[in-house]
Parts: sequence; structure tokens; C-alpha cells
Amino acid sequence: MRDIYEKVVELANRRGFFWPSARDVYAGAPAGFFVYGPLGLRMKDKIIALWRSKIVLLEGVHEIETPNILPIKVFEASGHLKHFFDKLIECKRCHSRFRVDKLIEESLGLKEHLEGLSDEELMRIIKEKNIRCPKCGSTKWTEIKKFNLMFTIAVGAEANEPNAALRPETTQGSVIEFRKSYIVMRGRLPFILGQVGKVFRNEISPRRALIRMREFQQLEIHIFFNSDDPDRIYKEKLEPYLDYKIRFLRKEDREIGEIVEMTAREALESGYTINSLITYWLVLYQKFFNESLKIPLERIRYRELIEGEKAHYALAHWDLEAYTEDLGWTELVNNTYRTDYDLSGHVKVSGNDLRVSDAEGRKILPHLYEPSIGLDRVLFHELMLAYREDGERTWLKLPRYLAPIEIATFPLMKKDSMPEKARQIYRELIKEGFIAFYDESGTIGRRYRRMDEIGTPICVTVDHQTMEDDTVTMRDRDTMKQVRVKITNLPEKARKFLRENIAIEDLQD
RNA sequence: GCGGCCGUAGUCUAGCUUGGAUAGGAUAUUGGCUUCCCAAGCCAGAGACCCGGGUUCAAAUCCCGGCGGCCGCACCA
Repeated sequence: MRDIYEKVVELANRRGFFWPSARDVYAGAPAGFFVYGPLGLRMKDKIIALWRSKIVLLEGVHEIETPNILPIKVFEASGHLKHFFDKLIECKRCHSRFRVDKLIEESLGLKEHLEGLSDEELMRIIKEKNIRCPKCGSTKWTEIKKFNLMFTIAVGAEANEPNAALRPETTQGSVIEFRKSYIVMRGRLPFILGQVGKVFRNEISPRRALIRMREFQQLEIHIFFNSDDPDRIYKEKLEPYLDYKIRFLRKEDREIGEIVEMTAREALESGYTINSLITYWLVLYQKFFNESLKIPLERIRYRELIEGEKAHYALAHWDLEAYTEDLGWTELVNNTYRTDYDLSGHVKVSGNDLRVSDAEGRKILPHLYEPSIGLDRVLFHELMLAYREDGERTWLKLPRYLAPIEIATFPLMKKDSMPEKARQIYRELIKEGFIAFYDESGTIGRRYRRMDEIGTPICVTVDHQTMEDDTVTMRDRDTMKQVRVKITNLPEKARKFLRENIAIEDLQD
């Protein structure tokens, strides 16, 4: 099955998970922006809730919220400005494009970078040195084109020039608020901030639905730690997981594509994962994606990035990737060791001392390790991995606790007080905290299929027998099997079924 | 942004080559009949030619531009 991608996009659009923004009303609406419909939004909230319960709360993360708009100075300090305004030039013959500075540096064998030069100066070098296209050898070039990969804006009614930008990552908010957060929370190192937030990147060509968007959402953890003592706390925390196997695609294995399973102990002791802190978080996130988000281990790997692929701020960098037949390996989490790159950048540009005191009263500029989840990509992969069809029906075999509707209640027929009874059960389920849904339109079979298609794990049906003995049937989405239970036991049983990976038969009274 | 292919109801699609009268079908959806445990049937309703310009008596159809989609290249901090 190689067309699941398209089926999921179609289903998501048709049933209200997500769809392209503004397209129906304004035909030329730009790509890369998506609406989350009612079902998609619920599911997204559930993924966030799962992350909060499994990571944020357990790991002592202080979650904060920082603005989407930040002064442009911030991005000067973070290095984004320099790296976001690429100057590209295109070969007129073969249409290959190159970064102007790289082209000149590589053609002339220069070691010095040419960042300070103006467009005119760069063009003069290209003409004078007769620089050829590395691909086809032509010397005919277009003008230099600038690619602004950040959304800049003018804040203030009188501002004409851009003085701020939409953030391309939530990290900078955490970095510039780190010291304040540390003080108000009476922090000690390692000190952890977390953010759920929208970020904005002016991608050249957004593609593949939720995979590459211009506005998307990150779940970020920012761990600030003393680089002289990266094992503090984490040596003990890692202890129970030393035999846990982490799946790596190391840079030396990239050619053959072989994934190496390394125990946390091996990874740490060989120096590959640098310190206990990083090793622990690599373990934690692999476990989270496997055990909580239910992505099979064989579809998960950490891909080690090499020079040139790594972000400008990264000392070490692994992408947690997930495999699907349609999209291949896709990055879901950016795991970067950013050192003190960001903090020291802000110290330099702002002139402020951003160091904090440790327990012994020493001033420290902490290092930063950051696992950053691309939320939209995670949701999309959950849908792709859940998609099932067997010729008869289509269903989403989602982890039960991620389903946007948890339990549906139906009257078997629209008569004999069945609708009233089913509605009453529906209301009780809502009071019990379930996301419930009531439907009486169409035949019972059609209603089951509608729920299957959006991944609703349980369908409860009120039938003739209900009216006699106050029992209902509970139907399992995946097997279509039904058991009969007392209405009074329904909430408890449904809760158990949604939380635990048990069979419907185990709920029989 | 470049090259190739493409754009018709919510979804899938016929029609386009060779311009012509009410844009056809399937499915989903809404109301009614049927009364029922896995997308049954019948009746009725609503719903579309991506946007703009041009050629023409006449454009879904031909031409140009824009926007968007898919694949490849590039980009992906």
C-alpha cells in the first residue's frame, strides 16, 4: 500500500481533521497553512495532553508561553537572520541554484567567508573570476535573488521598516526568558523550560499537507545545564534504562542504511551520546514515541546529522524519524545539543549578563539541549499508521486514547423510546468526562462505519433488550465484536477500555 | 523558484482532442417513507467548471498570466 498518504489527506479533509486554509473562499490563498477541523483539533489536544503527562509533569518541566513576535535583534543574536536571508543565484542554462557565497568560496577555494559583501561586490567577483556553473559549466548567471525565510513585520503604528519577526522556533523565547524563569522559579541546574507554540517559516515550497507548512506547531523542551556537570541528576535517572536499546542511524552507516541498536550504556560509555543528560532524553523520547504514541520500534530511528546538515547552532544533532511506506523516513523530532550558542549570542548582542548562580554560588552560562517535536507531523503520522481498509470498510486504528471521539451511542431504531434512552446514556457519559457522540440517522450499520472511519473506539447501542434489563452492547472498532454490559457499569468499563490495551471480550459482565 | 504533469459539487469522476443548447454519473449529505446489529431500498432536495484577461456570435473546452496540487531538482535554519 503506497497510496495511504493520499487516502489520509482525503479522509482528513472529508471528515474534518484538517484542510487547506481559506482555499474555498479565496482561490489564491497561499500554500502551507492548514485549518484543524473539530476532529483534528481534538486529536492534537490529546497528543499535547499525552506529552504533558508523560514528559512535562514527570520531568519537572516548567512550561511557559512566550510571544510569537520578537524583536529582530533576537534573531540577529540567535544567528537566524544571517542564515535566513539566503542569497541565491541561478545558472541560466541548467537552472541549478547555488548560494552565492558558497559558490564563490568553493570555486575559488577560499576559506574566508564572504558574508559582509554586497550583492554588487559578489556579482563583480563572479564576473571577474569567470565563475562557472559546477553542474553544466556555463558562465551565464541570473541576478542575485534574496530568499527571506523569516516572516518580518513592522511593530508599531508608525513603523515602516521591519523591526520584528514571527519566530521560526519557540527556543529563542525560552532562551531570553531563561534567567528570569530561573530566578522566579528558584531554579537549580539542570533547569528545564517547555513550550507549546506556533512557529513560522516562510518555506520556499510547502509540500505534503502537514509535513511542510509555513505555520506549524512545536512541542519543545529546553534543558539548561552546567556543561561542567552534565551528569548531575541524570546519571541516576539514566540508571534504570542503561540496558534500553536506542536505535541509531550513525553517520558512518548512512551509505548502507543500517540501523544500529545501542544500549544506553554503550551509547554513553563510547562517548557517542556525549553525556548522561542527552542519553537519558534520547531514551525518553524513543520510549514516548514507541510506548505512548504507539509507533512500532522498527519504524523509529535516530538519524545522526553530519556537518552541513546540522543547524548552525548545533554541536550534535539527531533527528528522531518515523518510517511510512509512502513518505519514507520523516523527521518528527529535532534533538540538538546547542551548547551555549544561543545564550552567549544574546549576551553579545544585548550586552546583558545572562549567567545564573549554581548551588555553590558560581556564575554559569548554561548549555542547552533541546528535543523539539513537530506536532503536526506527529498527528499526520498517527493517522497514516492507523489507516486500515479491508474492502468492506475503512477504519482508523488509532491508539484508543488519541481518538477524537471516544464513545458513540446509538438507538438501534428510532422508536420504542430507544432514542430517549440512548440520549440519556450519551449525557451521562459526557458527565463522566468522556468525549461522546450521539447519532440516530441512517441504519445502524452506516452509523458504525461512520465511527470506524474517524477511529471511534467504542460504539454503544441501545436495543430492545436494553428496555427490559438496562444493558447495552459495546462494540469494538477494530474487531467489530460486541459485548453486553449493564449501563451502570458502562463508564468504568469504557474508561478501562480506552486506557488499557485490553480486548472487548474482557469487559463482558 | 525551475522542469514535467495536472486543476469540474464535500469526495471521486464524465465531458476538453474537434468551442454550441439544461455540465452527466457515483458516493456523501438534507427531508420523508421503510424499521433495522454492520455503508439495504424507494421518493424528493441542495450542491461544481481554481482566479483574471484574451480570441469568438458563443469558452469547462482554445491562448496568455496568476494561484494551487503531484513528481523531480533546489531549499528545509
